[in-house]
Amino acid sequence: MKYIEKLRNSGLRPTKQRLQICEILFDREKTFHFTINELDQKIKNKIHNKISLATIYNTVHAFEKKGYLKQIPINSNQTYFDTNVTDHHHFYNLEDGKLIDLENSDVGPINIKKKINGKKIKSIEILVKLED
Amino acid sequence: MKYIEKLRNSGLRPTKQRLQICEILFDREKTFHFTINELDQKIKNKIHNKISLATIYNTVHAFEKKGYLKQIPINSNQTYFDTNVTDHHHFYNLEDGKLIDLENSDVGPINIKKKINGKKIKSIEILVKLED
DNA sequence: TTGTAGTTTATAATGGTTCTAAACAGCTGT
DNA sequence: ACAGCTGTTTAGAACCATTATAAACTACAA
Repeated sequence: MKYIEKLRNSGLRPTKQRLQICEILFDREKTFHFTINELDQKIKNKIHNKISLATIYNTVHAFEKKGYLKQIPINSNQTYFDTNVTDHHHFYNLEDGKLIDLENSDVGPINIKKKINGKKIKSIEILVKLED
Repeated sequence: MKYIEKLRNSGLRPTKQRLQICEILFDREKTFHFTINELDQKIKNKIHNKISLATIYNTVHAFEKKGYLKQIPINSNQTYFDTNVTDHHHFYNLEDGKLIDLENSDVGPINIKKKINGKKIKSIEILVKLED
């Protein structure tokens, strides 16, 4: 299993639940945008044993802390996560609430002219809202 | 009262509560970033009658719908609102959770190269996360 | 003044997320 | 292989921001 080493290297024990969640999250070609609720549904559909909701929360947060997932800054009643942890941006379709990736190369260079004393920029994230 | 006309023109009755909330929100020089909770505290400090929490929610949402407030897209356990409804961006100080305005003129032109069929861009918002 | 539609209010309900504490499972040293 | 430690999973309770409810109230037009 390719995820066993990855988890162990991060100081996370490769439990059955974590490995199953890894497969659902990372065995895919395209970026996966999801809420905990959507992930829970996917898990219910794809695997036969039950994974408790608390474990899903724990795992997603553990993966986020280790840098395998990141939160998408968006106002919604649910928190969105993204398997694409590179620097990139999002289209947000207001009609259906779906997200679409905007790679860094899809956006011209961003020039932040204002500086804040003693602070440095950790990330720059653009949210482009779309309407019909 | 300068807000009476403004409210009436928007189809909102100028009630005592709404006028008091207007003064707290809009009688200031600088942009105000706030959560419902912070607004509730400010109301408790500044006025003597009580305004119910439900009214605060109702009013903020009514003002947002009319375009006098806007939500700031940020992941937090509470929703942030902004009295600056112009097109602009934010610094987000990760250390203390405070927001700082980034005017459009503080950011160079943004070029979104990717297009989505049948969709048009409603807004472009940048969140710049700051660390020490 | 009277009617009505909009508003406020206290309180209950909702729902995503976090906490708890007990059972369980990897892992290391023997 | 076993013991023991510590990390993990789990069901359910708790938490808390937000929304819904429904009754009292109020601005405003007729």
